[in-house]
Amino acid sequence: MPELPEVEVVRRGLERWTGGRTISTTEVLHPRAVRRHLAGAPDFTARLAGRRLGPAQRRGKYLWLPVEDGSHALLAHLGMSGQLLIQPPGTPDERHLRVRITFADAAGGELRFVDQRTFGGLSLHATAEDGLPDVIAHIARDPLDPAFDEAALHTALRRRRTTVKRALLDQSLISGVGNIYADEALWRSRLHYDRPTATLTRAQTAELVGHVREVMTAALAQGGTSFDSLYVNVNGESGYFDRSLDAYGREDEPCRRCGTPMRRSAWMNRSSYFCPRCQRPPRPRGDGRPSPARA
DNA sequence: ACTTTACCCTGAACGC
DNA sequence: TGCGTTCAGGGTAAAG
Repeated sequence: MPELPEVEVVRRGLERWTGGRTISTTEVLHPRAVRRHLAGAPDFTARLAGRRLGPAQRRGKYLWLPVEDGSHALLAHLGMSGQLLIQPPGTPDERHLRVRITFADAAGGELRFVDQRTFGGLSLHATAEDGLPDVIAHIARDPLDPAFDEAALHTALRRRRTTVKRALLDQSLISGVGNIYADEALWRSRLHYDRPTATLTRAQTAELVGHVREVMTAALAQGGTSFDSLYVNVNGESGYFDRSLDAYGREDEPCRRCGTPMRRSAWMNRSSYFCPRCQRPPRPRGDGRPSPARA
């Protein structure tokens, strides 16, 4: 499932293979793949024809290609199973091909959006002055962004009445984190997923953010090797980083720190993997608010 | 105003 | 063998 590192791998591929190219045609094979483009598929294709693409950008799990002068951008979200592929001319259609974009220089291959579960999609939007597509103005900066504001995150965490894993997955607080890297960062930080964010110290926030950044950087370093020369690849299924995971998917396997069997808990219609010894649950009483002063 | 849940979707893995 | 059920996941609209 593409989280920040996987999306960044795709961004780098797009930067290399689509930067500066001019779109010839766009073909939408499944309407859901452009559902965020409110004016519909015909408008989407018409407005892309003949337009030149700029260097690929990313924030969190979103990526976009500036169009022409940068006043608009072709926005992509991979959802759970989306892939953006550069395919040589004549390559047979993939089973779940949703959108095909061809270029004026056809020899360079075409851009394909392939998405089995159709949770992802493409759309065209106006951009703000900084180039950010308007529809993702609410997405927070991600921890690999030099302008990421850790102090602001800590303030927000202290104010909120929520738990730490929910907060990690909330893209308006910190973007790019999904279920896998959330569990990895929590394990590294020895924090239980149900820990109220209001109880986190500044040092704990700093450690948590540091671990998010570290695990993403490590994954990115390995994801970089998934490229083949003419192929922008999202390795959606396993990826190499699988072997390096310390928490996610390791139910009943020994904690790499203390040897205690790892556990899996049902959590928000998905799973949380954690070490019951290293990551102790919070005391049930706490909602994170300071105790009322006693008379 | 803030927090939580339901929903979208397909295919793999499972149980009977 | 085949059918039905469950699960996986991100983001957002809607509900609480």
